[in-house]
Amino acid sequence: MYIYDSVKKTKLLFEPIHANKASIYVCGPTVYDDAHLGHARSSLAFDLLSRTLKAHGFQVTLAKNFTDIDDKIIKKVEATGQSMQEITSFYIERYTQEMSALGIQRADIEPKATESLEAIEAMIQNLIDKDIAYVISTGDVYFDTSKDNAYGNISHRVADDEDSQSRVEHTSEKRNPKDFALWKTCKGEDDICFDTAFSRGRPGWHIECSAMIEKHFSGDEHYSIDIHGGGADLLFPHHENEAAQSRCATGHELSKYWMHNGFVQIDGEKMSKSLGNSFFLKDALALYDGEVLRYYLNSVHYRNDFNFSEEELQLSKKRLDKLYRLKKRVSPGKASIPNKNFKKSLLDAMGDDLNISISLSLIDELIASTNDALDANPKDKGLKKETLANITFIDELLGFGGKEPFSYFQIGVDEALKKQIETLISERTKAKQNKNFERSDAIRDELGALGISIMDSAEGTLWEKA
RNA sequence: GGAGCCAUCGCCAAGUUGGUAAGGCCGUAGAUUGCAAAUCUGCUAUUCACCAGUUCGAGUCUGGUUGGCUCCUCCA
Repeated sequence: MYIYDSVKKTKLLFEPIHANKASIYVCGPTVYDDAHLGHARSSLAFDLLSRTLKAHGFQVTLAKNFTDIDDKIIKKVEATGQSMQEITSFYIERYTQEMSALGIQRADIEPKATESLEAIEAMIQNLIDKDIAYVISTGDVYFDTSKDNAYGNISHRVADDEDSQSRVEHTSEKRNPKDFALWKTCKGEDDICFDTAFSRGRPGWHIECSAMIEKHFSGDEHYSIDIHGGGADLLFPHHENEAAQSRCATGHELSKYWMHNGFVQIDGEKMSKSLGNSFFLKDALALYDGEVLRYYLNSVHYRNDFNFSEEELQLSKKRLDKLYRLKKRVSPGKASIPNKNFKKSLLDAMGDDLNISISLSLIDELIASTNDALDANPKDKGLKKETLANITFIDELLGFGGKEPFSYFQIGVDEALKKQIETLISERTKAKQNKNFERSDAIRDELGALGISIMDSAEGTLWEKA
């Protein structure tokens, strides 16, 4: 299993801290608004990673956090009058549902900042005790970047004189321009505040992840976890700062490998809330099936930027349809075991830094060759069972193809329409038997007007929703 | 201004250690079909933004040019 390490900038053999185990921590969302396609892509990328590692025999522990303490959440509290709890639990719930619609397996650990305050305080106190962090007159706590001689190793950003931590409010009390806040003091009564030894306030963004990782993973004397993941935009400053805090607090590196996913773009520009070009997942899921969206968003290698277009999404659907048509051909039945060569090829492809393109082409080839064999010998039971097993394996590894194939083609068709379709088809069959082709073609047109396409097969007339 | 990523057929998109360009969509010819659809088969980049270099040999390495994107502010 090879993965690309975005800090070392090279593909590396995955050699975990503990044999046959893989600990992964992915930066999750700040829960103050709906998730967009970018969040989906990140989740999807690491879902694929987790599935692939499992398929390669690793025992995976995946953690994905929810940042539920943040300035933006506080702003929303002020704007809506709802409590922080109400807001965060609402968006956590929605996020979870949407990710589940995309076939994303839930993380084994889903830590929240609000549930990790003790760990956060302990880590900050640890850094203060070592004089790596310092408290200023307001009660804010800063991380002294000059105390960490490895600072910059993650993002490879050369030290500069500019204040690169502007997320932190400017203060003359900072020791170095690059120092960043670990803890922010409450400003008003309404702020979300927690008591600590150093001041009443709330944690900074970066420290949350570091503390949660220490809380949930033990690692070894060199690293806390195997893989740390997130969007490419988190490399700096977020991951740089996380790494620095953890390094100074624990005496070892935070993560053995770092992986970053590329962006979803709209018209060639990064999708982001500040640009106002977000395509929210809830809207996308209202228009498209979650499985199709999954296939589409995963069809480009996770490290590349992904330019979203609806036409391309339709093409993905066509490709997925072919898999389900084959599944229809071999259903119903009992799965045997997957074809050895196919399984190995697919594992090899995914084991090469999640080469999804090769994987999808292997599946297309499997579909073509199986259809071909089935054309020659439609009653090949052994092949049918093996094909079913192959598709089950695809579903396990890549997360699509798991639906019942007939219902897949009937998404959005209600019982009444279904009945109507079946009536029309049986009428058409009779017309065809009587060689009344004018009538049968008219019925086909009628079905087409309903958005239904039909195909005559040896097993009778099958239909699909377009 | 500083740092980095990317540029492959009409469209999407693979291509680690340099060795002579996967796959999908579209198009097209055929098999099959009452006709379609579905399915299968054949064809479809002497060429990888451009220029120069290293090499027996480069999409793959080096330097430069052009174009696009990202980070340096919240961001997946």
